[in-house]
Amino acid sequence: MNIGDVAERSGLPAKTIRYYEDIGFIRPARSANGYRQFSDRDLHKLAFVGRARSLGFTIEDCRTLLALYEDRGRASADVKLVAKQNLVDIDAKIAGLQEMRKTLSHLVACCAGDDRPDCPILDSLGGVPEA
Amino acid sequence: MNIGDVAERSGLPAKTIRYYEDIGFIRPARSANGYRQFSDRDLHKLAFVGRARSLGFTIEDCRTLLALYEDRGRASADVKLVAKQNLVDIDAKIAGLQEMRKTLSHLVACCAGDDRPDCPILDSLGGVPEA
DNA sequence: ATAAGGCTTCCAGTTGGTGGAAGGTCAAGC
DNA sequence: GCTTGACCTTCCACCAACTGGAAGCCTTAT
Repeated sequence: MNIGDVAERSGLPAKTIRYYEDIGFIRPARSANGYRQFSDRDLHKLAFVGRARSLGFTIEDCRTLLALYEDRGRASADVKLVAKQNLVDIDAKIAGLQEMRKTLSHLVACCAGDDRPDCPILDSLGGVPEA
Repeated sequence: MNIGDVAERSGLPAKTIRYYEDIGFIRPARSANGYRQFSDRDLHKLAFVGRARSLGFTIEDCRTLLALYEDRGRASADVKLVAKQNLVDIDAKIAGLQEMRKTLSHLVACCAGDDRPDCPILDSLGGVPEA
């Protein structure tokens, strides 16, 4: 498979696939003309990383998960630990965003949104500078 | 005020304040020794940006908001628009994270988390590679 | 033969800063 | 008067995780 095929099948841009090779996730063979030749295994691994990334795992998480994925004798507990930590991180991000949302929606609701210069949003952000 | 005072009072690291000068948010005067001299107005603006950033506004949003903040004749509608767009973005981020959370917590719940190599998390991410 | 498209490498830029080196300045203590 | 330490300066490099673009092969179709 050439990079274009793999890109289409994995859903990852070709640029990203080259990047994933750069950082060592895959090591595709090369054909005589210098083109990368991807195996099914490469495709699998790329799709794996794509899904893991979309679930919020970092690249370093993916590296860990890939190693566990490749190690047929790994303990599921190791994987679960990585996943659980990710869950904690996600919860923290959601909580932070909800906090932001609350403050901001309050400000938006208070703002008349007309032609007048009075704006509770800016007042709240800056305090009134010298009246 | 020197940068250290402003850093303490605004809650922003000195490095970040220099960066905000770089990108044109402030233009502090310099004293004879080359040290930045910050006015109260600079402090205000920096605190403003700090609060806006913590509410999820991007640097470019902050630039817009600062311009509106400095324009005594601006319409509150302009500000409200920026804020509302930000709210939409925040909602999208929350929804995405909740989707992730759902998938991931399901996987974590399914995983035995013991010494055995069977792991629904990895299976789901990769599909079983050659049985 | 040529044009379109796919592939290659490499370099630079993105966002929003952060870390560190090398060096000037200032105030206090001995 | 000198040293020590804290504070300030600039500049350059780096973080994640790509993305864009230039310059130049390779392949395929007309």
